[in-house]
Order: sequence, then C-alpha cells, then structure tokens
Amino acid sequence: MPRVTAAHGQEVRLRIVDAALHVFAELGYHHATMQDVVRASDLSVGAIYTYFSGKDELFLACCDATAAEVTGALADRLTAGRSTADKLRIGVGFYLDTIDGSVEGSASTSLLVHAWAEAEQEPAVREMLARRREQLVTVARMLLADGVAGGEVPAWADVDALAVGFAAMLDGLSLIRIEAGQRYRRADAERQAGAMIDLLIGAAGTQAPSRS
Amino acid sequence: MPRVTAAHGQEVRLRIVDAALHVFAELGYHHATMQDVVRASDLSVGAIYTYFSGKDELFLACCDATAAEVTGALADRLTAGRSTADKLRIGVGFYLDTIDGSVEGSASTSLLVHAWAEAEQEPAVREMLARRREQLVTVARMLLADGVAGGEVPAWADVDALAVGFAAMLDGLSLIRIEAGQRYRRADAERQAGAMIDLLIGAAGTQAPSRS
DNA sequence: CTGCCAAGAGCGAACGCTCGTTTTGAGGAT
DNA sequence: ATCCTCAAAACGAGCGTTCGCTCTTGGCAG
Repeated sequence: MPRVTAAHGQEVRLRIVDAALHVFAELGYHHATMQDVVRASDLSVGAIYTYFSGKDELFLACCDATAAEVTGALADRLTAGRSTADKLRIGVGFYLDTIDGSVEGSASTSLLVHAWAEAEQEPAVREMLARRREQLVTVARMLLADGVAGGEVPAWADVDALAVGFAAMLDGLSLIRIEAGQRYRRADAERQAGAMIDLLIGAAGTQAPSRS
Repeated sequence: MPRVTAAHGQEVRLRIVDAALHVFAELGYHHATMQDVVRASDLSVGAIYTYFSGKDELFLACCDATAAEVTGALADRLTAGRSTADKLRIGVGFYLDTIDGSVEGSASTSLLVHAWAEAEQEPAVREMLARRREQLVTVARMLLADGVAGGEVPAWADVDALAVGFAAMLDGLSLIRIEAGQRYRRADAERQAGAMIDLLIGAAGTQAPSRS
C-alpha cells in the first residue's frame, strides 16, 4: 500500500519532467547529466530513478510532454482565424512561439533537434517524432483543404504534398533559428513563412502549370 | 623538414575523415567512439591524434568536407536545367540525392542533424552551418531572381524570403526522412517539394494577394 | 648508387575522469 | 515498530586522450 497518493506521484513526475525539459533544452541530451536534472528539480537521484527507469525514458517523457502540449494549444489558437490565409498565419505564429519558448512549458525546438539526432538510434524517439509529424501534417492538410473548398487556394494544388512541404518548412525554419543564434529575428521567420503563404493565396484561380 | 611528403599527409587526413564520416553518420556524434573511427580507418588512435586535435575537430572536418563537396556538385548540376522550374527541380533532386547518400562521400543528412544538435554548444559548428545556409540560400535566391526576370515567377514575390523558406523546406524534408526511417520513399519527397515549385510557377502573372 | 640517421609518423596500452546507475541507511508518516 | 520514500555516497563501465616506444621515411654523405 503506497504511502502517498497517486496524485502526488503524478505531481512529482511532472516536476521532474519540467526540470528535465529545461535542462535538456539548454544543454542538449548528451551534455545534460542526471545531476543537472537533480539540481534543477530540487530532488535527489533516487527520487528520479523511482519514477523513470533511466535517462532515455526521461528524455522521451519530455518530448512527449511538449508534443502533446503544443498540438493541443495549436488547435485552440486556430479557431481565432477567419480566412484560410489567416489561419495559416496564426499557425505559423504559434509555431514560432513554441520556438521561442513563449508557449507554456516548451523550449520545444532546442529539445526537438536533439530528438532528431537520437531518432536514428532510438526507435521510440523516432516513433514519437512520427506521431508529431502526423498531427502537424493533419492540421496543415485540413487548413489547405478548407482553403481549396473556399477558393482561396488553387483547386489544382496537391494538398497532401503541400501540407507536408509546409510542415517541413516550419521545422526547417527552426533549424535556421539555431544556426542564427543571437542574430535570429522572429520577424524574418514570419516574413519567410508569409512569403510561402502569399504564394499559395496568390495562385488561387490560376491554371495548373504544365510540367515541362 | 618533414620526413613524409605533404601529399601523403593529405591522403591520410582524407582517409581518416572518410572513415569518420561513415561512423558519425551511422552512429551519431555522441554514440560514435574514437575506437570506431580507428577501426573504420584501419589506423591507430595515435595516428588520428597526430592529424586532429580531438573528436570535435574531427567532426567539424567531416561536416566541412561534406558541405564543400555538396555545394560544389550542386553548381555543376544546375547548369543542365533550362527553365527556372527545371533548375529548381534539379536542385531538389540533387538535395535528395545527398540525403540518400547517392552523392560521393556524403551521408550528409545523418551527419547534419547531429551538427544541428551540437550547434548550440559549439560555436564552430554553428558557424559551419551558417556558412552552409548562406550558400544554399544564395543559390535559391539566384534561381528565383532569374525566374522573376524571365516571368516564370510572379514579380510580386518576396524573393529573399522565398529563398530562405525554400531552403528551410528542403532541410525539413530531410528531418522527415529520418522520422520515416524504412518507410521513406524518395518519390514522396520529390512530390512534396514539387508541389511547392508548382505553386511558385502557377502564381506567375498574378497580382499580389492582399494581406487581410 | 648505397647505406646511414635523425625526425617524426604510427602505434596501443594505460590513465584519469565523467556520468549513469545502484545501494545503503536515515527520516518520517502511519 | 514498520514500511515507504528519498538522499547521498559509492561503483564501475566507458569514454577521450596521453605518452613512451617502435618503425618508417627521405635527405645526404661517401
């Protein structure tokens, strides 16, 4: 019979994940040590090992936590947009927020890039990324399909392909953010994604180009 | 006065980099050990340390080597295209080749993703990535500017922003490739990038959309 | 052309250190 | 008194790197 309630257990788990999130995001998976997590969480080694089997499981829990949080919040924000172009811009804005870490509990990009690096070695990480991808692409596809239905996006557009391409661009922008370091300006990223959206909207009502 | 020729030194250096390239690409920067590199190169620990000051310098040399090789080969291939759409498609095709490792001496994506992960901790890695980015974007910008001049790309397009966005999408596709693992199909990636190109070409001759 | 010799390339066992994990014992709630 | 949780010390594996030795090389004297 456990001496503490199950709720308390969840609370401690959350506290650990939250601490680990910041540590992993700042130092990266490999440079971060369990001691760092211990310090950040104000707990002890033993406590962490009673809740997580090891560093890798902890890392996975962090990734899962952010991914869930982010996709949930995205759906909320999208309801605010009226036109498809609006919603796309809101979506981009939100994604850039998560990059900055402005979204509650997510230093998401700094974390994700380490997940991608680990993905080749750790199937569990890869699966987590694949789930995230599916959610991201699904949202994009919905938005684009609505746009086609409303005549805002050209009818000949390959919606499935564009959705993936769009999602890819967003992740690519987050890589650029890393490369830019201090020089990163959010407005630049917004303009770059916006240019793509303009292309989408601007091509509405045209004929499909011939593949020469 | 060196006891061996400078040419021989370069040869050994190349041999080490080549071996390290494969090891890093397969295992990742952190999981790869110097012993792995030693085995792959058929040399000894000492030999490697006479040519490189440490693991990090070796990794950087690998990144530099692929980046240089890739951008060089890209310029070659682009001369084959006639229209801007053609050249863009060739560029995309080439990029996807480097992802597959079809391009000589580059398992480039598997390597780059580890570079991105390290970039936050290692300024030298970040600078290397920034250089690569500049070259990539420059090529894209040139292509797009030509397209505008030739009327293939809408005159109102924000060429600078689109060039960055396009480059971002390519890197994003390589992340998707990692996520997909075995399920990756090159044709899919070609279609996704192609859809973006179609958008660009399809919007030619239109008016700029109003920012509602 | 031939043999000699220092300089430095190549080698790999050993080192020291870090870090993930385990273990043990104290503390507190029941 | 007892059981559970947590803290902290200790462990041991694995890593990058060093260092002293051996072997090879290429200029050079004869």
